[in-house]
Amino acid sequence: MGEPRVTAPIRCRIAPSPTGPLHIGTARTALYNYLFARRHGGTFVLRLEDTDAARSTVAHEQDILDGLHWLGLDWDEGPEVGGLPARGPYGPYRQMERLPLYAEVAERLLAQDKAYYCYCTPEELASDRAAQEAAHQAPHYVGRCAHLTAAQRRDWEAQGRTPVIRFRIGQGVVAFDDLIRGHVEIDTSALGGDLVIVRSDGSPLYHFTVVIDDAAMAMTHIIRGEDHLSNTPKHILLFRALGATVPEFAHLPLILNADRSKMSKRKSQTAMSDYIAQGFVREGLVNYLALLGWASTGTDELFSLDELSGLFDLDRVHQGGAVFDRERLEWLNGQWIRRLSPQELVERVAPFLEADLAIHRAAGRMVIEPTETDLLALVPLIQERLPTLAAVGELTDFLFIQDLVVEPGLLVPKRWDAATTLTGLTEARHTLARVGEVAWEAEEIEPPLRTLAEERGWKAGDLFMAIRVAITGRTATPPLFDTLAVLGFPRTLARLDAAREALAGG
RNA sequence: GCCGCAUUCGUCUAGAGGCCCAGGACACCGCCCUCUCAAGGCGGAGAUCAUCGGUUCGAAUCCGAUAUGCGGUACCA
Repeated sequence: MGEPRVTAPIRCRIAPSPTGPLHIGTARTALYNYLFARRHGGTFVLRLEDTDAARSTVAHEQDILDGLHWLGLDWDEGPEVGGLPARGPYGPYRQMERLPLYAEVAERLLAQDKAYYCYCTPEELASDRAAQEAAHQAPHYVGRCAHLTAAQRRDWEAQGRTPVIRFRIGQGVVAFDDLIRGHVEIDTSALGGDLVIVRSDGSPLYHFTVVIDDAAMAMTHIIRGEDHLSNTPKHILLFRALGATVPEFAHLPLILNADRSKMSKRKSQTAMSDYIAQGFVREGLVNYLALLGWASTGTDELFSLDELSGLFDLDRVHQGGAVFDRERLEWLNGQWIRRLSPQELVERVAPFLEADLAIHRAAGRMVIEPTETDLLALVPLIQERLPTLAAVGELTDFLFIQDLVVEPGLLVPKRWDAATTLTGLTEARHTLARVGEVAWEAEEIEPPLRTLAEERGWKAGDLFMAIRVAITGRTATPPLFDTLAVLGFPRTLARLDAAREALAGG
Protein backbone atom coordinates (compact mmCIF):
# COMPACT_ATOMS: atom_id res chain seq x y z
CA MET A 1 0.00 0.00 0.00
CA GLY A 2 1.02 3.60 -0.36
CA GLU A 3 3.58 3.47 -3.09
CA PRO A 4 2.00 4.07 -6.44
CA ARG A 5 1.70 0.92 -8.45
CA VAL A 6 1.24 2.48 -11.83
CA THR A 7 4.23 3.54 -13.79
CA ALA A 8 2.48 6.22 -15.80
CA PRO A 9 2.93 9.78 -14.48
CA ILE A 10 0.57 10.34 -11.61
CA ARG A 11 -2.55 12.37 -12.18
CA CYS A 12 -4.94 13.13 -9.36
CA ARG A 13 -7.58 15.73 -8.78
CA ILE A 14 -9.88 17.61 -6.49
CA ALA A 15 -13.42 17.77 -7.84
CA PRO A 16 -15.47 20.08 -5.66
CA SER A 17 -19.09 20.80 -6.22
CA PRO A 18 -20.08 24.49 -6.00
CA THR A 19 -23.19 23.71 -4.00
CA GLY A 20 -21.73 25.35 -0.92
CA PRO A 21 -18.69 27.27 0.27
CA LEU A 22 -15.34 25.49 0.46
CA HIS A 23 -15.68 22.84 3.16
CA ILE A 24 -12.77 22.20 5.46
CA GLY A 25 -12.96 18.53 4.51
CA THR A 26 -12.77 19.33 0.83
CA ALA A 27 -9.77 21.51 1.59
CA ARG A 28 -8.02 18.61 3.28
CA THR A 29 -8.82 16.26 0.41
CA ALA A 30 -7.45 18.86 -1.97
CA LEU A 31 -4.34 19.21 0.16
CA TYR A 32 -3.70 15.46 0.18
CA ASN A 33 -4.15 15.28 -3.58
CA TYR A 34 -1.88 18.25 -4.05
CA LEU A 35 0.80 16.79 -1.79
CA PHE A 36 0.57 13.39 -3.41
CA ALA A 37 1.04 14.92 -6.83
CA ARG A 38 3.93 17.11 -5.66
CA ARG A 39 5.63 14.29 -3.85
CA HIS A 40 5.57 12.03 -6.88
CA GLY A 41 6.09 14.59 -9.58
CA GLY A 42 2.53 14.19 -10.76
CA THR A 43 -0.19 16.50 -11.99
CA PHE A 44 -2.85 18.02 -9.74
CA VAL A 45 -6.09 18.79 -11.52
CA LEU A 46 -9.05 20.92 -10.45
CA ARG A 47 -12.43 20.02 -11.87
CA LEU A 48 -15.70 21.70 -10.98
CA GLU A 49 -18.63 19.33 -10.61
CA ASP A 50 -21.50 21.69 -11.17
CA THR A 51 -24.14 19.40 -12.61
CA ASP A 52 -26.50 20.04 -9.72
CA ALA A 53 -27.77 23.20 -11.37
CA ALA A 54 -30.36 23.80 -8.67
CA ARG A 55 -27.80 24.15 -5.89
CA SER A 56 -24.67 25.32 -7.69
CA THR A 57 -23.83 29.02 -7.65
CA VAL A 58 -21.01 31.15 -9.02
CA ALA A 59 -20.52 32.64 -5.59
CA HIS A 60 -19.74 29.22 -4.16
CA GLU A 61 -17.50 28.47 -7.08
CA GLN A 62 -15.56 31.64 -6.40
CA ASP A 63 -15.35 30.87 -2.70
CA ILE A 64 -13.92 27.42 -3.42
CA LEU A 65 -11.38 28.67 -5.92
CA ASP A 66 -10.34 31.53 -3.64
CA GLY A 67 -10.00 29.22 -0.68
CA LEU A 68 -7.82 26.68 -2.47
CA HIS A 69 -5.70 29.42 -3.89
CA TRP A 70 -5.40 31.06 -0.48
CA LEU A 71 -4.12 27.80 0.97
CA GLY A 72 -1.48 27.74 -1.72
CA LEU A 73 -2.88 24.66 -3.43
CA ASP A 74 -2.28 25.71 -6.99
CA TRP A 75 -3.54 23.35 -9.62
CA ASP A 76 -1.68 22.36 -12.74
CA GLU A 77 -4.82 21.94 -14.80
CA GLY A 78 -8.17 23.54 -14.26
CA PRO A 79 -10.91 25.81 -15.54
CA GLU A 80 -10.54 29.47 -16.42
CA VAL A 81 -11.01 31.73 -13.45
CA GLY A 82 -10.97 35.43 -12.88
CA GLY A 83 -10.07 36.17 -16.47
CA LEU A 84 -7.20 33.68 -16.48
CA PRO A 85 -7.53 31.06 -19.19
CA ALA A 86 -8.13 27.38 -18.56
CA ARG A 87 -4.98 25.31 -18.21
CA GLY A 88 -4.40 21.77 -19.37
CA PRO A 89 -5.07 19.55 -22.37
CA TYR A 90 -8.10 17.79 -20.93
CA GLY A 91 -10.57 20.67 -20.72
CA PRO A 92 -13.11 21.89 -20.31
CA TYR A 93 -12.73 21.43 -16.55
CA ARG A 94 -16.25 22.46 -15.67
CA GLN A 95 -18.78 19.68 -15.99
CA MET A 96 -21.60 21.82 -17.31
CA GLU A 97 -19.36 22.45 -20.30
CA ARG A 98 -18.88 18.75 -20.82
CA LEU A 99 -22.53 17.85 -21.24
CA PRO A 100 -22.15 16.69 -24.87
CA LEU A 101 -19.55 14.17 -23.77
CA TYR A 102 -21.86 12.69 -21.16
CA ALA A 103 -24.73 12.49 -23.66
CA GLU A 104 -22.48 10.77 -26.12
CA VAL A 105 -21.33 8.20 -23.59
CA ALA A 106 -24.90 7.58 -22.49
CA GLU A 107 -25.85 6.92 -26.10
CA ARG A 108 -23.01 4.51 -26.44
CA LEU A 109 -23.96 2.56 -23.33
CA LEU A 110 -27.54 2.48 -24.53
CA ALA A 111 -26.49 1.17 -27.92
CA GLN A 112 -24.39 -1.52 -26.27
CA ASP A 113 -27.31 -2.40 -24.00
CA LYS A 114 -25.15 -1.64 -20.99
CA ALA A 115 -27.78 0.90 -20.06
CA TYR A 116 -31.50 1.27 -20.69
CA TYR A 117 -34.40 3.68 -20.43
CA CYS A 118 -36.50 3.39 -17.29
CA TYR A 119 -40.01 4.83 -17.11
CA CYS A 120 -40.81 4.10 -13.50
CA THR A 121 -42.42 6.98 -11.64
CA PRO A 122 -41.13 8.29 -8.32
CA GLU A 123 -44.30 6.91 -6.75
CA GLU A 124 -43.64 3.44 -8.10
CA LEU A 125 -40.09 3.54 -6.88
CA ALA A 126 -41.18 4.75 -3.48
CA SER A 127 -43.65 1.94 -3.06
CA ASP A 128 -41.01 -0.58 -4.18
CA ARG A 129 -38.74 0.75 -1.52
CA ALA A 130 -41.46 0.63 1.13
CA ALA A 131 -42.17 -2.99 0.29
CA GLN A 132 -38.51 -3.89 0.45
CA GLU A 133 -38.13 -2.16 3.75
CA ALA A 134 -41.11 -4.04 5.16
CA ALA A 135 -39.53 -7.29 3.97
CA HIS A 136 -36.21 -6.30 5.62
CA GLN A 137 -34.48 -6.21 2.27
CA ALA A 138 -31.89 -3.72 1.09
CA PRO A 139 -33.61 -1.10 -1.04
CA HIS A 140 -32.91 -1.69 -4.69
CA TYR A 141 -34.36 -1.09 -8.12
CA VAL A 142 -36.45 -4.10 -9.09
CA GLY A 143 -35.65 -3.95 -12.78
CA ARG A 144 -39.15 -3.36 -13.99
CA CYS A 145 -37.91 -1.58 -17.10
CA ALA A 146 -34.76 -3.62 -17.61
CA HIS A 147 -36.08 -5.44 -20.62
CA LEU A 148 -38.82 -3.35 -22.21
CA THR A 149 -39.85 -4.00 -25.77
CA ALA A 150 -39.98 -1.20 -28.28
CA ALA A 151 -43.75 -1.32 -28.10
CA GLN A 152 -43.82 -0.97 -24.34
CA ARG A 153 -41.50 1.98 -24.54
CA ARG A 154 -43.73 3.65 -27.12
CA ASP A 155 -46.66 3.16 -24.76
CA TRP A 156 -44.95 4.92 -21.89
CA GLU A 157 -43.77 7.70 -24.16
CA ALA A 158 -47.29 8.11 -25.48
CA GLN A 159 -48.46 8.54 -21.90
CA GLY A 160 -46.02 11.38 -21.58
CA ARG A 161 -43.52 9.65 -19.30
CA THR A 162 -39.97 10.86 -19.68
CA PRO A 163 -37.42 8.19 -18.87
CA VAL A 164 -34.22 8.17 -16.87
CA ILE A 165 -31.30 6.11 -18.08
CA ARG A 166 -30.13 3.27 -15.89
CA PHE A 167 -26.81 1.51 -16.00
CA ARG A 168 -26.91 -2.27 -15.67
CA ILE A 169 -25.11 -3.26 -12.49
CA GLY A 170 -25.12 -7.00 -13.13
CA GLN A 171 -24.19 -9.75 -10.70
CA GLY A 172 -20.98 -10.72 -9.01
CA VAL A 173 -18.44 -9.29 -6.63
CA VAL A 174 -16.41 -6.17 -7.26
CA ALA A 175 -13.03 -6.13 -5.56
CA PHE A 176 -10.32 -3.51 -5.41
CA ASP A 177 -7.23 -2.76 -3.38
CA ASP A 178 -7.61 0.58 -1.74
CA LEU A 179 -4.29 2.30 -1.11
CA ILE A 180 -5.39 3.16 2.41
CA ARG A 181 -7.94 0.48 3.33
CA GLY A 182 -6.45 -2.52 1.66
CA HIS A 183 -8.52 -5.16 -0.06
CA VAL A 184 -12.22 -4.38 -0.30
CA GLU A 185 -14.91 -6.61 -1.77
CA ILE A 186 -18.51 -5.70 -2.29
CA ASP A 187 -21.23 -7.84 -3.80
CA THR A 188 -23.12 -6.01 -6.52
CA SER A 189 -26.36 -7.05 -4.86
CA ALA A 190 -25.58 -4.42 -2.24
CA LEU A 191 -25.44 -1.65 -4.81
CA GLY A 192 -29.13 -0.89 -5.01
CA GLY A 193 -29.86 -2.30 -8.41
CA ASP A 194 -29.38 -0.65 -11.78
CA LEU A 195 -28.04 2.83 -11.31
CA VAL A 196 -29.66 5.99 -12.65
CA ILE A 197 -27.01 7.81 -14.65
CA VAL A 198 -29.14 10.37 -16.50
CA ARG A 199 -32.12 12.20 -15.02
CA SER A 200 -35.45 12.37 -16.80
CA ASP A 201 -34.61 15.93 -17.78
CA GLY A 202 -31.54 14.64 -19.56
CA SER A 203 -28.95 15.87 -17.08
CA PRO A 204 -26.26 13.40 -15.99
CA LEU A 205 -25.75 12.29 -12.39
CA TYR A 206 -22.64 12.41 -10.24
CA HIS A 207 -21.62 8.74 -10.35
CA PHE A 208 -21.76 8.88 -14.13
CA THR A 209 -19.91 12.14 -14.68
CA VAL A 210 -17.07 11.48 -12.22
CA VAL A 211 -16.22 8.26 -13.94
CA ILE A 212 -16.42 9.67 -17.43
CA ASP A 213 -14.25 12.60 -16.46
CA ASP A 214 -11.77 10.65 -14.41
CA ALA A 215 -11.39 8.35 -17.40
CA ALA A 216 -11.29 11.14 -19.96
CA MET A 217 -8.85 13.16 -17.88
CA ALA A 218 -6.64 10.10 -17.46
CA MET A 219 -6.68 10.10 -13.69
CA THR A 220 -4.38 7.50 -12.18
CA HIS A 221 -5.27 8.04 -8.51
CA ILE A 222 -8.60 8.87 -6.96
CA ILE A 223 -7.97 10.22 -3.47
CA ARG A 224 -11.22 11.17 -1.77
CA GLY A 225 -13.26 10.89 1.40
CA GLU A 226 -14.25 7.60 2.95
CA ASP A 227 -17.89 8.42 2.30
CA HIS A 228 -17.25 7.31 -1.27
CA LEU A 229 -15.88 3.91 -0.36
CA SER A 230 -19.23 2.17 -0.72
CA ASN A 231 -19.79 3.90 -4.05
CA THR A 232 -16.52 2.78 -5.52
CA PRO A 233 -17.80 -0.53 -6.96
CA LYS A 234 -20.35 1.43 -8.99
CA HIS A 235 -17.54 3.52 -10.35
CA ILE A 236 -15.40 0.51 -11.14
CA LEU A 237 -18.26 -1.09 -13.05
CA LEU A 238 -18.70 2.11 -14.99
CA PHE A 239 -14.99 2.38 -15.78
CA ARG A 240 -15.12 -1.15 -17.13
CA ALA A 241 -18.22 -0.48 -19.19
CA LEU A 242 -16.44 2.47 -20.70
CA GLY A 243 -13.47 0.31 -21.58
CA ALA A 244 -11.31 2.59 -19.45
CA THR A 245 -8.46 1.72 -17.12
CA VAL A 246 -9.63 1.56 -13.53
CA PRO A 247 -7.55 4.01 -11.48
CA GLU A 248 -6.11 3.39 -8.03
CA PHE A 249 -8.33 4.41 -5.13
CA ALA A 250 -7.39 5.86 -1.78
CA HIS A 251 -10.17 6.60 0.68
CA LEU A 252 -9.32 9.12 3.35
CA PRO A 253 -10.69 8.95 6.88
CA LEU A 254 -13.45 11.43 7.57
CA ILE A 255 -13.06 14.59 9.61
CA LEU A 256 -15.43 14.26 12.55
CA ASN A 257 -17.57 16.44 14.82
CA ALA A 258 -16.80 16.25 18.54
CA ASP A 259 -19.40 13.46 18.80
CA ARG A 260 -17.52 11.51 16.12
CA SER A 261 -20.14 11.86 13.42
CA LYS A 262 -19.12 13.15 10.00
CA MET A 263 -18.16 16.80 10.34
CA SER A 264 -21.13 18.95 9.51
CA LYS A 265 -22.15 22.55 9.35
CA ARG A 266 -24.70 21.91 12.06
CA LYS A 267 -22.19 20.82 14.68
CA SER A 268 -18.93 22.39 13.58
CA GLN A 269 -17.55 25.31 11.70
CA THR A 270 -16.95 23.84 8.26
CA ALA A 271 -16.54 26.81 5.91
CA MET A 272 -12.94 27.56 5.05
CA SER A 273 -13.80 31.24 4.66
CA ASP A 274 -14.86 31.42 8.30
CA TYR A 275 -11.47 30.25 9.44
CA ILE A 276 -9.82 32.81 7.20
CA ALA A 277 -12.08 35.53 8.54
CA GLN A 278 -11.21 34.53 12.09
CA GLY A 279 -7.55 35.15 11.50
CA PHE A 280 -6.11 31.73 10.85
CA VAL A 281 -3.04 31.78 8.63
CA ARG A 282 -2.61 29.47 5.67
CA GLU A 283 0.52 27.90 7.15
CA GLY A 284 -1.37 26.93 10.28
CA LEU A 285 -4.37 25.57 8.46
CA VAL A 286 -2.27 23.59 6.00
CA ASN A 287 -0.17 22.19 8.82
CA TYR A 288 -3.20 21.27 10.87
CA LEU A 289 -5.12 19.70 8.01
CA ALA A 290 -2.10 17.69 6.92
CA LEU A 291 -1.74 16.25 10.41
CA LEU A 292 -5.42 15.35 10.65
CA GLY A 293 -5.24 11.75 9.60
CA TRP A 294 -1.62 11.67 8.61
CA ALA A 295 1.60 11.78 10.61
CA SER A 296 5.10 11.64 9.22
CA THR A 297 6.60 10.38 12.47
CA GLY A 298 4.19 11.49 15.09
CA THR A 299 6.80 13.51 16.94
CA ASP A 300 7.46 16.45 14.64
CA GLU A 301 4.57 18.87 14.59
CA LEU A 302 5.50 21.80 12.40
CA PHE A 303 5.49 21.38 8.64
CA SER A 304 5.31 23.89 5.85
CA LEU A 305 3.56 23.15 2.59
CA ASP A 306 6.94 22.71 0.92
CA GLU A 307 8.19 20.34 3.57
CA LEU A 308 4.99 18.34 3.34
CA SER A 309 5.38 18.16 -0.42
CA GLY A 310 8.57 16.26 0.12
CA LEU A 311 7.31 14.01 2.90
CA PHE A 312 3.71 13.18 2.28
CA ASP A 313 2.61 9.78 1.22
CA LEU A 314 -0.51 7.69 1.36
CA ASP A 315 1.05 4.87 3.38
CA ARG A 316 0.95 6.93 6.54
CA VAL A 317 -2.64 8.01 6.16
CA HIS A 318 -4.86 6.73 8.92
CA GLN A 319 -7.86 4.49 8.53
CA GLY A 320 -9.95 5.84 11.37
CA GLY A 321 -11.75 9.18 11.37
CA ALA A 322 -10.27 12.20 13.16
CA VAL A 323 -12.11 14.64 15.38
CA PHE A 324 -11.53 18.25 14.44
CA ASP A 325 -9.77 19.94 17.36
CA ARG A 326 -9.90 23.69 17.17
CA GLU A 327 -7.56 24.16 20.15
CA ARG A 328 -4.82 22.32 18.36
CA LEU A 329 -5.45 24.36 15.23
CA GLU A 330 -5.11 27.55 17.28
CA TRP A 331 -1.88 26.37 18.79
CA LEU A 332 -0.40 25.56 15.40
CA ASN A 333 -1.70 28.86 14.12
CA GLY A 334 0.13 30.69 16.89
CA GLN A 335 3.30 28.78 16.08
CA TRP A 336 3.17 29.94 12.50
CA ILE A 337 2.24 33.51 13.35
CA ARG A 338 5.37 33.66 15.52
CA ARG A 339 7.43 32.52 12.57
CA LEU A 340 6.21 35.22 10.21
CA SER A 341 8.64 37.96 9.27
CA PRO A 342 7.76 41.40 10.71
CA GLN A 343 6.84 42.67 7.26
CA GLU A 344 4.69 39.65 6.58
CA LEU A 345 2.94 39.92 9.94
CA VAL A 346 2.14 43.57 9.31
CA GLU A 347 0.59 42.81 5.96
CA ARG A 348 -1.54 40.02 7.31
CA VAL A 349 -2.63 41.76 10.44
CA ALA A 350 -3.50 45.09 8.82
CA PRO A 351 -6.93 44.12 7.44
CA PHE A 352 -7.97 42.74 10.81
CA LEU A 353 -6.93 45.87 12.66
CA GLU A 354 -8.66 47.98 10.05
CA ALA A 355 -11.86 46.02 10.52
CA ASP A 356 -11.71 46.58 14.26
CA LEU A 357 -11.05 50.27 13.88
CA ALA A 358 -13.96 50.53 11.50
CA ILE A 359 -16.20 49.34 14.30
CA HIS A 360 -14.86 52.02 16.61
CA ARG A 361 -15.35 54.59 13.89
CA ALA A 362 -18.90 53.46 13.38
CA ALA A 363 -19.45 53.88 17.12
CA GLY A 364 -18.50 57.52 16.74
CA ARG A 365 -14.99 57.34 18.16
CA MET A 366 -12.13 59.26 16.61
CA VAL A 367 -9.67 56.85 15.10
CA ILE A 368 -6.07 57.49 14.10
CA GLU A 369 -5.09 55.69 10.92
CA PRO A 370 -2.23 53.30 11.60
CA THR A 371 0.71 53.71 9.26
CA GLU A 372 2.94 50.86 8.25
CA THR A 373 5.67 52.29 10.46
CA ASP A 374 3.26 52.21 13.41
CA LEU A 375 2.46 48.60 12.73
CA LEU A 376 6.05 47.56 12.28
CA ALA A 377 6.84 49.08 15.67
CA LEU A 378 4.09 46.97 17.20
CA VAL A 379 5.28 43.65 15.87
CA PRO A 380 7.57 42.80 18.80
CA LEU A 381 4.76 43.60 21.22
CA ILE A 382 2.12 41.44 19.61
CA GLN A 383 3.76 38.65 17.67
CA GLU A 384 3.92 36.14 20.48
CA ARG A 385 0.55 37.18 21.83
CA LEU A 386 -1.59 36.45 18.78
CA PRO A 387 -3.40 33.11 18.71
CA THR A 388 -5.05 34.40 15.54
CA LEU A 389 -4.59 37.52 13.43
CA ALA A 390 -8.00 38.70 14.55
CA ALA A 391 -6.68 39.23 18.07
CA VAL A 392 -4.67 42.25 16.94
CA GLY A 393 -7.48 44.66 17.78
CA GLU A 394 -7.81 43.88 21.45
CA LEU A 395 -4.04 44.08 21.79
CA THR A 396 -3.49 47.41 20.07
CA ASP A 397 -6.68 49.33 19.46
CA PHE A 398 -6.02 51.69 22.40
CA LEU A 399 -3.20 53.16 20.33
CA PHE A 400 -5.48 54.23 17.55
CA ILE A 401 -8.51 55.40 19.46
CA GLN A 402 -8.16 59.09 20.05
CA ASP A 403 -10.28 59.60 23.15
CA LEU A 404 -10.02 56.38 25.00
CA VAL A 405 -12.78 55.86 27.50
CA VAL A 406 -11.60 53.89 30.49
CA GLU A 407 -14.06 52.15 32.71
CA PRO A 408 -13.48 53.80 36.13
CA GLY A 409 -14.05 50.55 38.02
CA LEU A 410 -11.10 48.97 36.20
CA LEU A 411 -8.72 51.73 37.20
CA VAL A 412 -8.23 50.63 40.82
CA PRO A 413 -5.86 47.65 41.22
CA LYS A 414 -7.08 44.79 43.35
CA ARG A 415 -4.97 45.62 46.39
CA TRP A 416 -5.49 49.37 46.14
CA ASP A 417 -8.32 51.75 46.90
CA ALA A 418 -9.38 54.75 44.83
CA ALA A 419 -7.39 57.25 46.86
CA THR A 420 -4.15 55.30 46.55
CA THR A 421 -4.75 54.89 42.87
CA LEU A 422 -5.26 58.61 42.42
CA THR A 423 -2.06 59.32 44.32
CA GLY A 424 -0.22 56.66 42.38
CA LEU A 425 -1.27 57.98 39.00
CA THR A 426 -0.48 61.53 40.01
CA GLU A 427 3.00 60.62 41.18
CA ALA A 428 3.55 58.50 38.10
CA ARG A 429 2.57 61.42 35.96
CA HIS A 430 5.16 63.65 37.58
CA THR A 431 7.80 60.97 37.31
CA LEU A 432 7.12 60.36 33.65
CA ALA A 433 7.01 64.09 32.92
CA ARG A 434 10.52 64.25 34.26
CA VAL A 435 11.65 61.48 31.90
CA GLY A 436 10.66 63.81 29.11
CA GLU A 437 9.98 63.39 25.45
CA VAL A 438 13.61 63.13 24.36
CA ALA A 439 14.39 60.14 26.55
CA TRP A 440 11.04 58.48 25.92
CA GLU A 441 12.15 54.87 25.59
CA ALA A 442 11.27 51.75 27.49
CA GLU A 443 14.65 51.47 29.22
CA GLU A 444 14.43 55.08 30.37
CA ILE A 445 10.85 54.81 31.57
CA GLU A 446 11.17 51.73 33.72
CA PRO A 447 13.80 52.67 36.37
CA PRO A 448 12.20 55.87 37.67
CA LEU A 449 8.82 54.17 37.97
CA ARG A 450 10.35 51.35 39.95
CA THR A 451 12.12 53.83 42.18
CA LEU A 452 8.85 55.64 42.72
CA ALA A 453 7.10 52.46 43.80
CA GLU A 454 9.92 51.61 46.13
CA GLU A 455 10.00 55.05 47.74
CA ARG A 456 6.29 55.00 48.42
CA GLY A 457 6.28 51.38 49.55
CA TRP A 458 3.97 50.26 46.77
CA LYS A 459 4.23 46.94 45.07
CA ALA A 460 5.55 47.78 41.63
CA GLY A 461 2.95 45.53 40.04
CA ASP A 462 0.12 47.55 41.56
CA LEU A 463 1.49 50.85 40.33
CA PHE A 464 2.11 49.38 36.89
CA MET A 465 -1.37 47.95 36.73
CA ALA A 466 -2.92 51.31 37.54
CA ILE A 467 -0.88 52.94 34.79
CA ARG A 468 -1.64 50.11 32.38
CA VAL A 469 -5.37 50.47 32.75
CA ALA A 470 -5.18 54.24 32.63
CA ILE A 471 -3.46 54.26 29.28
CA THR A 472 -4.99 51.19 27.59
CA GLY A 473 -8.30 50.60 29.28
CA ARG A 474 -7.35 46.97 29.68
CA THR A 475 -5.79 44.76 32.32
CA ALA A 476 -4.06 42.47 29.84
CA THR A 477 -1.68 44.19 27.46
CA PRO A 478 1.79 43.88 25.97
CA PRO A 479 4.61 44.84 28.38
CA LEU A 480 3.94 48.22 29.97
CA PHE A 481 7.13 50.14 29.22
CA ASP A 482 7.19 49.17 25.58
CA THR A 483 3.56 50.10 25.41
CA LEU A 484 4.23 53.53 26.92
CA ALA A 485 7.08 54.04 24.51
CA VAL A 486 4.89 53.27 21.53
CA LEU A 487 2.04 55.40 22.85
CA GLY A 488 4.32 58.39 23.09
CA PHE A 489 5.07 61.03 25.69
CA PRO A 490 2.25 63.53 25.20
CA ARG A 491 -0.50 60.95 24.87
CA THR A 492 0.71 59.08 27.92
CA LEU A 493 0.51 62.20 30.04
CA ALA A 494 -2.87 63.07 28.59
CA ARG A 495 -4.30 59.67 29.40
CA LEU A 496 -2.93 59.73 32.92
CA ASP A 497 -4.59 63.09 33.40
CA ALA A 498 -7.85 61.80 32.00
CA ALA A 499 -7.72 58.82 34.34
CA ARG A 500 -7.00 61.04 37.36
CA GLU A 501 -9.98 63.19 36.47
CA ALA A 502 -12.18 60.15 36.14
CA LEU A 503 -11.04 58.94 39.56
CA ALA A 504 -11.41 62.31 41.22
CA GLY A 505 -14.81 62.83 39.66
CA GLY A 506 -16.05 59.35 40.57
C1' G B 1 -32.99 -3.30 7.67
C1' C B 2 -28.91 -4.39 4.23
C1' C B 3 -23.73 -3.58 2.76
C1' G B 4 -19.04 -1.57 3.99
C1' C B 5 -15.25 0.69 7.00
C1' A B 6 -13.13 1.74 11.58
C1' U B 7 -11.51 1.21 17.04
C1' U B 8 -3.87 3.38 21.19
C1' C B 9 -4.49 9.08 26.92
C1' G B 10 -10.47 14.02 26.50
C1' U B 11 -8.30 15.25 21.25
C1' C B 12 -4.43 14.59 17.16
C1' U B 13 -0.97 10.77 16.98
C1' A B 14 4.07 7.30 17.59
C1' G B 15 4.18 2.25 17.63
C1' A B 16 4.88 -2.56 11.81
C1' G B 17 6.00 -9.71 17.96
C1' G B 18 10.37 -8.71 22.70
C1' C B 19 13.54 -1.70 22.98
C1' C B 20 6.23 -0.38 25.49
C1' C B 21 3.47 -2.11 32.87
C1' A B 22 3.02 2.31 25.63
C1' G B 23 6.41 7.75 23.43
C1' G B 24 5.18 12.95 21.51
C1' A B 25 1.75 17.11 20.82
C1' C B 26 -2.88 19.99 22.05
C1' A B 27 -5.94 20.83 26.15
C1' C B 28 -5.62 20.47 31.75
C1' C B 29 -2.81 21.12 36.62
C1' G B 30 1.71 22.85 39.24
C1' C B 31 6.43 25.33 39.38
C1' C B 32 10.05 28.73 37.07
C1' C B 33 10.43 33.37 34.36
C1' U B 34 7.60 37.96 35.20
C1' C B 35 4.78 44.79 35.55
C1' U B 36 -0.50 42.20 33.44
C1' C B 37 -1.39 38.90 29.36
C1' A B 38 1.11 35.85 26.41
C1' A B 39 5.39 33.24 24.81
C1' G B 40 9.15 30.05 26.70
C1' G B 41 11.39 26.36 30.24
C1' C B 42 10.60 22.39 33.76
C1' G B 43 7.36 18.88 36.05
C1' G B 44 2.48 16.32 36.89
C1' A B 45 -1.94 13.90 36.02
C1' G B 46 -4.10 11.27 31.98
C1' A B 47 -4.51 4.87 27.69
C1' U B 48 -5.85 -2.44 31.77
C1' C B 49 -3.74 -0.32 23.46
C1' A B 50 -12.80 -1.47 22.62
C1' U B 51 -14.01 -6.60 24.61
C1' C B 52 -13.43 -11.85 24.58
C1' G B 53 -10.88 -15.97 22.65
C1' G B 54 -6.79 -17.98 19.78
C1' U B 55 -1.52 -18.30 17.71
C1' U B 56 3.39 -17.61 20.17
C1' C B 57 8.45 -18.64 25.05
C1' G B 58 6.46 -13.56 24.35
C1' A B 59 1.09 -9.35 21.28
C1' A B 60 -0.94 -2.69 21.08
C1' U B 61 1.38 -5.23 17.01
C1' C B 62 -0.86 -11.82 13.78
C1' C B 63 -5.95 -14.61 13.46
C1' G B 64 -11.26 -15.07 14.83
C1' A B 65 -15.66 -13.57 17.17
C1' U B 66 -18.39 -9.86 19.73
C1' A B 67 -19.45 -4.88 20.94
C1' U B 68 -19.58 0.05 19.78
C1' G B 69 -19.13 3.95 16.36
C1' C B 70 -19.29 5.83 11.63
C1' G B 71 -20.27 5.79 6.37
C1' G B 72 -23.16 4.22 2.17
C1' U B 73 -27.74 2.62 0.60
C1' A B 74 -31.28 9.35 -4.00
C1' C B 75 -33.71 11.37 -10.83
C1' C B 76 -27.41 15.10 -4.02
C1' A B 77 -22.35 15.55 -4.69
